[in-house]
Amino acid sequence: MDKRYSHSIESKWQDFWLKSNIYRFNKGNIGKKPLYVIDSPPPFTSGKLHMGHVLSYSYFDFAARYKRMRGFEVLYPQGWDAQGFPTEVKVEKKYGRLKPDEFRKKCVEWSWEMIKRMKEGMIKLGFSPDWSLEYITMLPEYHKLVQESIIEMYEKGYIYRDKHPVLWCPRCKSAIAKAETEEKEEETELYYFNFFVDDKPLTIASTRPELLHACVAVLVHPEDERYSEIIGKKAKTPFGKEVPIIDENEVDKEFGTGAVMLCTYGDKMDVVWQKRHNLPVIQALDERGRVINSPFYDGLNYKEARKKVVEFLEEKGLLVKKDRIKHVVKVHDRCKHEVELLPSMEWFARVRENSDKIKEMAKEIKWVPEFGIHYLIDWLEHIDWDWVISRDRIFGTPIPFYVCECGHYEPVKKEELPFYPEKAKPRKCPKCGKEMKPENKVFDVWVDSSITPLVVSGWKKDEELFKHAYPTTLRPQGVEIVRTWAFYTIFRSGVALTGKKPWDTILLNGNVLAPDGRKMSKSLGNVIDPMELIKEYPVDAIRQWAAMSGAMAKDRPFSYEDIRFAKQFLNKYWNAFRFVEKFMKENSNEFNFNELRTVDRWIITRTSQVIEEITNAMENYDYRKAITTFHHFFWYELCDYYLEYVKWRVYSEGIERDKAIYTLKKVLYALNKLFAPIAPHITEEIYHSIFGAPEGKSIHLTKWPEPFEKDEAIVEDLKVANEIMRRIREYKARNRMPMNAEIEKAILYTNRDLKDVVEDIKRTGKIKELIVKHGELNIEFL
RNA sequence: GGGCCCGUAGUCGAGUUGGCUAAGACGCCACCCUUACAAGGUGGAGAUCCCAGGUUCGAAUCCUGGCGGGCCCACCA
Repeated sequence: MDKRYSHSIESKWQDFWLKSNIYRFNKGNIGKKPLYVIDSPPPFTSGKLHMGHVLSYSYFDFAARYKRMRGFEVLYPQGWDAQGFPTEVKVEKKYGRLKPDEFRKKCVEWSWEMIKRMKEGMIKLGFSPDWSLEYITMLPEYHKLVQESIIEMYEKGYIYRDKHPVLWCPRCKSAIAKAETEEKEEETELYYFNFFVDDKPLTIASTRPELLHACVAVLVHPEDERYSEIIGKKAKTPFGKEVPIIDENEVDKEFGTGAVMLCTYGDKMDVVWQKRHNLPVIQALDERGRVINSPFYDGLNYKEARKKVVEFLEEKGLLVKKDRIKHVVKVHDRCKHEVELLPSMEWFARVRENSDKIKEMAKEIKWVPEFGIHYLIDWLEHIDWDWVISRDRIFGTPIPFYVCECGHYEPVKKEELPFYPEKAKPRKCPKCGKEMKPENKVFDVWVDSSITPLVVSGWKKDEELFKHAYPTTLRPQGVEIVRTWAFYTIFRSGVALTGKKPWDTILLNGNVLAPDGRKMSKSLGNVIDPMELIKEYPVDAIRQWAAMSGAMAKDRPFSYEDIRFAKQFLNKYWNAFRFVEKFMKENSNEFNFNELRTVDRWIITRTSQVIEEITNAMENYDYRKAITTFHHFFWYELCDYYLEYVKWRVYSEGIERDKAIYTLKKVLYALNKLFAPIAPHITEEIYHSIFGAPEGKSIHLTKWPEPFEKDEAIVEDLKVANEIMRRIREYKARNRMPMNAEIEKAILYTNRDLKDVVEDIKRTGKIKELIVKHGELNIEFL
């Protein structure tokens, strides 16, 4: 063995694993071995792995490696979530504006490069997916599955097309996503003006009087005494239009006058309320932000229109007062123009009316930790409208539909998939006979990623595999995307497409914060790059850090203390094996448990207990427990005591030596396997260099250890013996003696029968004469 | 405003079906090169378990109410 454990050892095994393909999923084992299917997260192809990836991916890599050793056939794919807005931004920055198909080509190119980088990082971190099972959401085969899944959902009645308000930038003349908006606080006027109910004035307050023409209702709180008798009546707007007065719980009684005019659309609450109360929509602005459908101010922008309307109200004597208030407006992040809500034709999936089914299915899944399900249930109970699955983007999966100006729409034939609008065959509308248009929009990226459990288990591709591999076993993911990834997956893969839960278990991890407890962010300059970390710490130390961070869906600061400790542990581990190396290579006799010395039976018993504890922890995804149990046992029992007890024997000759070597082999061989899922490199190295594994064999394909014989009474005896050893060391330390200094004579008092352990104590402590007397535990040095 | 999580040495944290002297790590102090390991060993100092009540023979743990922190969602027309 080398004197030190090094990076070159780790990369040597990474190469070996890749070349020997040991993680390949073997379909031939279906029916022979139980399956363990991981619906592993496809990372967004940003090109950079971050500490969150390291944490989360380490968890299910532990699971994969452990389950393989438990005799499961593990299906562990690696996907890539390649499509989406951030890529478009990067590509546009680099190449400027291009034609859609050229632009898409550049996006694909760029994504391949990012995938390459991330894949290298994953290999360096020792992850063990089957790389032949890679899937990439931007590829035609993946598009086909997404499109097929949506057409199937359409046929089952889950998908529809309708007018829906979207965030719109009037300056860029484009729909934008919520993520592309910024908030800006500004001062504005709050106008108070009168509507009339039965000729009595009703004052309402609004910051946007220019939308008055698109007012479709007045809302008041049901428990507001000021308005209790007018609920259900009609209110007349200053333009003479009659609108209903409706009670609505979410109206704030304290703001303004407590009466809200609902316009389509002033802000997001207008959208919610309009849908909730089934009100008509009057489009107030066109795509350039100019007023339409108004009595006398069409064509003006909102500022000019506002002035006109306020003048009108003043002239009519309807303006009561105005206040200056501060409020927040959304602006487009790139042009800083104020964002409007405009109705637009979009595609929808019916999540609202299926929320109970989604909830029921979520309850069939095991959530680790259990409270994780609250995030989903809470979300389900507050869904305001259906999922808008369409986007006006380019780098996305095309929506496989034809639409006609008469309003009719129908899906592409399944044999024509994957569908791309620029290559679409012409089609006549069966309703009006006109030429239909292929839809140009693309899907929201969550549409892509919400069928991953289907994709990995062979849906529509390999019926035999699918039958066995779905539902999948494990979905690992971050807690912050329960409301998106988990929710959409349960809805699509589960409720809508198969009727079966997508996974048995969902394992949630939290985020990695910076060591200072704040979020890692470029602007704070506290980002830790795993690829930098890897230069300073062995991968097996980084993976121990991940295990120590705990599987809870809880944010946790990154800890240099933990990772340093992990590195030191590897050093301790390495040196312990260097100590036993020469003995391990000797042929030794076999012994029965009862023939062994007490200390041998003790360490075997303790190892058995540790095997049970760690197995149990691994089963429950409690990696923190598994790793800390291992650390403590290995360092503070095995190294601190057993390896010391055994020295006098291994450096002499005879049967007691053979027993020690037999025990060391048995115990260390098992322990090295226990450590293998978390520290795959060092354990592989030791498996080969110490235990003489055959060429081409891997520890990761060996059997997980079973507990050995146990004699639990001995554990108590050794607690006494270890305490005596501790006191001997203390005595030597206090007297400034080296640990190997000899002691002439000592008297050991104990109530237990320590049998042959007395000899081990005497030899290990280098006491020439040790007298044992009955009495309270103590040792006197003479 | 709603929901969830959390509060234990200087720091990070285990322990929370109520029951030994409240683990362990990092850091700190003192000592020790000892044929695996100074990236080690031995010893030591350091905690009103956020606060206040309650239940109990007994509370870090259970209940109630505060205070403090974090996350997610919503948000003023």
